[in-house]
Amino acid sequence: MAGNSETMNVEEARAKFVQAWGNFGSSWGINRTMAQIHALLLIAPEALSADQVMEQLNISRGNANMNLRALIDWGLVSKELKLGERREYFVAEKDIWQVAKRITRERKKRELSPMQDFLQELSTIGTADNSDEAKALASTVKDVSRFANSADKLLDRMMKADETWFFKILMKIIR
Amino acid sequence: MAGNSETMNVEEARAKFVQAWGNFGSSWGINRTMAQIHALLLIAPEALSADQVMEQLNISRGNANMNLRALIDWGLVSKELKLGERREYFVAEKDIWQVAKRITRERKKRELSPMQDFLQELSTIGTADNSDEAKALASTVKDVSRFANSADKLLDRMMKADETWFFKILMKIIR
DNA sequence: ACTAACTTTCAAAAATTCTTGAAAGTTGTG
DNA sequence: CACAACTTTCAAGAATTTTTGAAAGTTAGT
Repeated sequence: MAGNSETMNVEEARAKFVQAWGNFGSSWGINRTMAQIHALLLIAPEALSADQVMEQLNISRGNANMNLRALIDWGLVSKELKLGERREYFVAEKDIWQVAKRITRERKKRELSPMQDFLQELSTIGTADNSDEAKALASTVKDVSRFANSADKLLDRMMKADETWFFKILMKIIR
Repeated sequence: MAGNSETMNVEEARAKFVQAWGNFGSSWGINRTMAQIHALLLIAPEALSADQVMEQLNISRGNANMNLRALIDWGLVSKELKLGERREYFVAEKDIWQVAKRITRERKKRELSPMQDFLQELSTIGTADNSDEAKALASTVKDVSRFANSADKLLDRMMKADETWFFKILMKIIR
């Protein structure tokens, strides 16, 4: 009851965080609800049940289940069983560096790899054709390939590293 | 007429490239048509008019116009005027490193900055509250902030650099 | 084997995003 | 100014994505 009218109260702040994370997620190709559930679990001091998630976000059971599943798939959330209870509880990975690595791993797998495979396939384009079209295509494919391969390597390295390494590199780069 | 049946022919390859770039874009929050137009211009040996884009992608005038405009906004495409012609032609920035930098700049502006501002605002949360909820929130906000600020610095540095610098750093990091 | 307590699925509905095309706006030229 | 040649806008329709909720499926306990 001791809400402070000058600074934000905690409930308000929590709601805003969930909301903002949802928007952020959706501009990154992650659906809004999935991101909101993730946010909710990130700031939850305790594991939450599906029903608590449904209630707090005002979403249906099916929706909650589906998105919790997706979060588990991404490795961002895990199930937690409380002894003597049938119900499943969910916790989010709280280490932001781990979160970043897991998101990177998934997106790399889903987006970068298919692109690389595809560029590889395209590079087998017949060398018989000497048209400007063929040349422009070959050149673009080569450039994009080179770039994608570099990004791939960089990300792999990053995912093997720990946070300390990351900050060290960052410092070097930033000078 | 000299199509080679064993390797892909150029028209086929071009169409596939456009298609793939469209899919790739849409998993990155860029609409499919915008990405397809971008692909089409990337592999075009010459500037294309809006009508050529419409025809090649089979899209309406309004759609072509709107997405060309968006690409110009992002700095990925520019108008080219041919002397003595009324019609506008469009060319894509062909340097992939420039393309990457411009996409980074736009997304940083549209997504990362608002998030940073928001986290900043949230960090002013009342210190009066000592609940677990408040502590968990504050801790998450702090971690995410720190991470976002690092990413921000890294991206800024990258955008000021040139491709040579990028590859040098990459080599160092990858060992 | 049966039941109660949950979880998962999925077809239909809702919400959101994208596309169309015709009308309105702009601009260079005679 | 009037016209022709383009470009831009935008409301309505189409397509896609997300959400719902009820039914089906699962599992632990008795």
